[in-house]
Amino acid sequence: MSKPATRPRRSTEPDLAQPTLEDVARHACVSTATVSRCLNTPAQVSAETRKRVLETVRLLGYAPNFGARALAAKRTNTFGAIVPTMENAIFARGLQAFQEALGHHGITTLVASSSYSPTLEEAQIRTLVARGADALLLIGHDRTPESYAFLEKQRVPYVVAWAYSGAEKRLSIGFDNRRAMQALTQKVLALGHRRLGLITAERAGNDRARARVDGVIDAMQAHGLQPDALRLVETTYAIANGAIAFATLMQAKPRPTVVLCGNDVLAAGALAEARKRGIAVPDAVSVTGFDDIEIAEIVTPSLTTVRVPHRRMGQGAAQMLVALRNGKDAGGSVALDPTITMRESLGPPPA
Amino acid sequence: MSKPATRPRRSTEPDLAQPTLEDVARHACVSTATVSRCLNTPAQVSAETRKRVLETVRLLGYAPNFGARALAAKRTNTFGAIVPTMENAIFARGLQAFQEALGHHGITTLVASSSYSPTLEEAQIRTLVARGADALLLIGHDRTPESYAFLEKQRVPYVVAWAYSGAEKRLSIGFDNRRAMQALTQKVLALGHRRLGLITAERAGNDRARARVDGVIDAMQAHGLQPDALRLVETTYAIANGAIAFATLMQAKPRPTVVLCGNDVLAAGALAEARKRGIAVPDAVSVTGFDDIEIAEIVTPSLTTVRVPHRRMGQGAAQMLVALRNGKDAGGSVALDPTITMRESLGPPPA
DNA sequence: GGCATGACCGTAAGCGCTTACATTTCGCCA
DNA sequence: TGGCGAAATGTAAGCGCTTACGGTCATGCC
Repeated sequence: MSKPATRPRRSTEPDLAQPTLEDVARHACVSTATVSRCLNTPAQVSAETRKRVLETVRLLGYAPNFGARALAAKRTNTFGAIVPTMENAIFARGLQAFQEALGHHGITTLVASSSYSPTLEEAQIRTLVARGADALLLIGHDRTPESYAFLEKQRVPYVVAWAYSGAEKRLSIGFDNRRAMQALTQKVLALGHRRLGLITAERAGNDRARARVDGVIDAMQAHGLQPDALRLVETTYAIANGAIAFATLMQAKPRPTVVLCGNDVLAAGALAEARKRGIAVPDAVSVTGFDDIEIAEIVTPSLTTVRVPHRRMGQGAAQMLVALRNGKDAGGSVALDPTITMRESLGPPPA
Repeated sequence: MSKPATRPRRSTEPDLAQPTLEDVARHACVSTATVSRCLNTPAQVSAETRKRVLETVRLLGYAPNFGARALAAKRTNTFGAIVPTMENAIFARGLQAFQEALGHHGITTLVASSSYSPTLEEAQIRTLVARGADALLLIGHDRTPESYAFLEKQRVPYVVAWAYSGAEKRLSIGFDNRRAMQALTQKVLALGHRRLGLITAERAGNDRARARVDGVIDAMQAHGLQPDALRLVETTYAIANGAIAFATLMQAKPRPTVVLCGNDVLAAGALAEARKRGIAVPDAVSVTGFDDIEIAEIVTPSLTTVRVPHRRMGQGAAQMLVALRNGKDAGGSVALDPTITMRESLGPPPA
């Protein structure tokens, strides 16, 4: 009577059902504990047993049930990453590096995208945490207070990437968007440009976009330029919108001699529009981008832009999160240096 | 003795720990079953009790544990998608549509990428299934026999997208890559081209790439052209490789008058190389792509390519999988029609 | 030869949830 | 008023895994 009659829940065709740890154990004539150890801490099992068990695993096509594993181990070996968009290459390279780095630690990456919406991002954070993400990679500092509160309460380690600012005390890895854009603007001004156009991505909920605009203004001030020397158009992320914004700027009078863009995608749209309108770049007007994604090199003319250390951010973030997850010290925020890639789209202003 | 002393595993700070179903039950003075019912089948609970329970849920900030839920319910409401790459936009739009469609059904999408490797893909399939994916979206027909065997054995519903072939009996939604490329080649031949270059992605493990090459050959045969009129270069997926391959083709003598590319990424590389070498496109040599991703429109000259119904494939695949998961009929494979987008990069051969 | 020492392995308790089945409650009709 | 079926709720058995704890040997040392 010590073992009550069990209700058979199992499929009636045991042969076709997913094999379980127990099946493997039975076939290999060991206990479930040993099988589990073979899979998780192989060093604790003798070579002979291990071989036999792994053989059986392969034979039965056994795959551990994730839910059960997470439930028992209270750890999923899954990290989450929430990026604003996956529609273009901006975060692709960094994410790739992140995933690769985590892969070396046996960690799976779950990717979600927030469509640049803090509200949506908050929902994604909750979803990923409920799904057991051990740690999270987030982009930029801007998000709802509830998001941060939730993360703290749940004690989920996270790191902010693609942005670095000495002012924020939370862990981050990235570069100073403001300084980077300031440096680029400086080069532009040094070439003699005095009337600037700026196409920025939406700034609400996007600290990187804001910082880049601020960088432009910083540089202008340093050069003693008045704010009205800058024409600013804010639009959402898409090639087509870059084109529209460029058209708008070209109607201003006097016309800007250079159009700075908050990212390469908008810049690509601007270049396409320039070509459509027969405006020579950079002879009639210069254009610059930001990010240095692949298209920067293949558009005509090729794009002068800010090269961002995508891969190093991804790898670095992975390292930091692994350390945190293991209860170790992540070593503090990291500031990386972006550089400016000079190509054809930037030249001196027309005479 | 019926109940042995329990080992306390629980956190020593109950206040900070995640609340469990049991906590909610205790606070609301009901059984765990009732709480569970409130969350999953509210109709089975009296309005009064339901209100009290949901109140408690909010109060405690309870969030169900995904692993436990999956384990007990044997269903995760999670579908998986494995695409060859996320590095560029090729699958982005389709994936986006897939995710959106599933979202309407309360289903989360897990995305993984196989880097065009069947072996890696097999591992990804196992991972996703182990993670409880209720159904899978796969790209193309080519994969290891073990992958298919595994899927059948585990009885995981799946659908193959981005490819359709009457010959395969497995469920798929997509278009006929071979016929599409044949149609494009026909246009090329109709313009008078007789010496063709073809840059293809690696064909091993990639039925779409093979089908596209076959399509070119079909069209050539229909025109009575000998096979040696085609120069073929196979390379891996990357802009830079497209450039190298183009350079190779340009050294052939006699030189091809048109370079067909297996996809837009390779074509973008080819165009960049042409520009670098001062080869006018399409005056000196024509170039075509395949996929019609965003860059096709912004490169110079803009790219003549095959427009693929990305979004409809994503949505259709989602619908089919939901039906299958619910034990309903998915309605059979779907063949969609790609169309040819004529732009600037294709013209008649030089005189 | 006796005994401490590891290396290896088995036993079994839970992880937090769903759900089959048992039990209670309640409305309603004869 | 008694009885009966439906509705509401409780009870408790697992889901498949990890891991603390304890047992069993062969080994090495005095």
